[in-house]
Amino acid sequence: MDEINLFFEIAIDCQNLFFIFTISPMKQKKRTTIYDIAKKLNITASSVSRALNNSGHVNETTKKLILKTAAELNYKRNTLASNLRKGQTKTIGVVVPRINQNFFSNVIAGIEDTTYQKGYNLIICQSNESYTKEIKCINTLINQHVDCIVISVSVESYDYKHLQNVIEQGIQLIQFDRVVDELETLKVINDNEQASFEAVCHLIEQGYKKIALLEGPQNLNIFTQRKTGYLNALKKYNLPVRNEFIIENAWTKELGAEATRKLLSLPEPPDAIFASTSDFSALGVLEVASALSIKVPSELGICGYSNEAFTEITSPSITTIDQFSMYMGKTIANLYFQEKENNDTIVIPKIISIKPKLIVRSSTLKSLKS
Amino acid sequence: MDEINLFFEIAIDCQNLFFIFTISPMKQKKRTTIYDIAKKLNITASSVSRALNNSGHVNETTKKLILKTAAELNYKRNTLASNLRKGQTKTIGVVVPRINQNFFSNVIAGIEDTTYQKGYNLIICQSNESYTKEIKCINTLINQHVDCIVISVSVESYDYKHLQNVIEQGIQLIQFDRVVDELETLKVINDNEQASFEAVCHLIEQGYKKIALLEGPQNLNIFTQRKTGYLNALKKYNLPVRNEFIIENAWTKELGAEATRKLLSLPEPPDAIFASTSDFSALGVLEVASALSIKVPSELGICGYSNEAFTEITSPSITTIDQFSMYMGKTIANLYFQEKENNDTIVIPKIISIKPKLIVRSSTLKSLKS
DNA sequence: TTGTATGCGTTATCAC
DNA sequence: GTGATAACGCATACAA
Repeated sequence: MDEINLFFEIAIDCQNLFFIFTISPMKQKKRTTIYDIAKKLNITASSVSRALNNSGHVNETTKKLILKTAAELNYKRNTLASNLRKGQTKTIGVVVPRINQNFFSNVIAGIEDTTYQKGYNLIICQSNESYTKEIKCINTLINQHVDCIVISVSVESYDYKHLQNVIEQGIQLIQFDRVVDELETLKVINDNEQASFEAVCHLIEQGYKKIALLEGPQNLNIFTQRKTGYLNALKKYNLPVRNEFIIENAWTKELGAEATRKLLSLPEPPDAIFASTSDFSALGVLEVASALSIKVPSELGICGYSNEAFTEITSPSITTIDQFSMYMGKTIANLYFQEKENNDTIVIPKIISIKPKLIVRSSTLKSLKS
Repeated sequence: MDEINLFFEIAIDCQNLFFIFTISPMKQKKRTTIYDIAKKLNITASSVSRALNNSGHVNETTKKLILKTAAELNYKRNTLASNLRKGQTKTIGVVVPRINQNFFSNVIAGIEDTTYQKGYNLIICQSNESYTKEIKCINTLINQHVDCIVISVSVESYDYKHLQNVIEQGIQLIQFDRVVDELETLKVINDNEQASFEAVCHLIEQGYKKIALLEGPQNLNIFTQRKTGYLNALKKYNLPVRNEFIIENAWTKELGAEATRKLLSLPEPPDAIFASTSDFSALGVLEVASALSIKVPSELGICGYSNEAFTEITSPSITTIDQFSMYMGKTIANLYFQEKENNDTIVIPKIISIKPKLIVRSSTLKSLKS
């Protein structure tokens, strides 16, 4: 009965790695199927299937017997076959630029949390901000016959035939955060424009008058929206728009730092910088300011975007915008199930816009210092 | 041909949420199969299959014709059926305590990166540190017939029948980071003991003499290993082990802070704290020290674990240990493929231990200050 | 209540 | 080179 598991170890220490080699026998098993159970009990597979699924009628005693022997034989349902038969996979595909970015991993965690409760699985893909990889991800998900695809498009994506394709294949498509406006799909987004507007108003109300904007790639609508919010706020307070204060493509820490150096060396430098792209670029701003001994917030106000954990612990702490990422994930999942259940009724929510929240911290509290 | 897509929007603004309701028609599509292609070309499905898979012989011209019409009909292979037939899913299941913890999301990103290149998919589950959920995750992955399960066990898990089950079902099991030693599986781990040892030696060499340890749940071997490393270092330098300096279960920021308050109120408080559990608890230490105006590193040395991004930007920056999490993920994936290819040969690597790296930063550089 | 028959879409093994 | 056929494991409509 018991397999003898001989093994023998060789240790090799080589720089950073430490291997232990082991000789071990390979094993291959045949899984038990409903037929195996049926054969053992001298009944047919259909009865076993019914018993295991609680569907149709089946004698209570035989049912108990079936469940018992199923446990004994360590039966595990082959979801593949089941799904093929039923034409649904109870699987949701998720495509994000990067799994290990806080915002996205939080959204995924949120999705997983609610979908799990409904017995759904998640297939995760990362586009790595690449258009071609995004297409491949979408295609594998279609091939996998997922019931729904959730996506936040990559920065590179300029064409959306692959997303159109998803819809054509009858797969529910839900976009979030970075959405393609033209595409008629379910969407869960942040009200970027409003959040951005409020952030800049806050800066102005704190007494900052020359506010610079670090903007992200404008082909992503979230960044154009944030820019609009910025412009609207300036307009509201009758402040001039200075083109030299608007820096394109400053959406990493390094680019944020670079932009800051450029801004601060202007004849008339800004007195506040709104890093509308991310907290990382805000961090770049802060580091440059520190290096140049420019006092934050008294000489320079800084506002980021996303409420990354670290914004709370920098000195000074960074004012930023919380996107409720985890909640966003749950919302996406709920939207899917809601849509699924209501697909015979008529009224369904199509776009859910979550209003982000401005988190005011030290880096913009100029008024307290004066 | 074109469907008419009537829709009508109602907007409701309610506190944080902004809904737009839309009336839209539901759509259901029948996907094209190889039979559809075959029928259209007056050939059989088997030829189509051969053409699409480049397997067996098929006339070059008909092959081209097949590929062309497949594209025209927007054919997508049904991976479910294919997998069922072939008995392999090219899918890897990953179970981690939390997706949105930096270490884990990095490992996953690493896994995804390499598996993707081989055409594999990832099904992600989070155990939320719960034993029962972990079991459920494992079961769904088994049901899904994944080819491999990668897991870092939850803190709650006290029994490992479910993992044993994975092996019995003939599924490759790879443990990483938090591994169950008793289980004979592939493992990718960090050399926690060594890293911890080096960290504490570094503290001692910097002149700290009374070093406290914040330890994690000792049922997880990673934490016992880190404790052992700590003890070994003390031993090496003939420093006494003081029980009041060893605080159990201080593995969050809050618990780290609490432990620190306790430690610093001792009649003879420590002059350094090694937060062996995580950088978060180290952050708790730092915050309490700041609040109490205790100078870091001159009066108190602090060392964390994991090299979270924020450790670089606290003031002072925090000395910590890098676990090469992304690399770890790639290693896991490579290990799987290696094992898969070599399953007929005999010698295979069984445990890969990655040596973490001590990252020395300001929070422990006492010697520079004196 | 149970058994029979069929199909989900694909691939592999035969013949031809 | 191509076609017929069976099988992967399960679920269900229908008959008994």
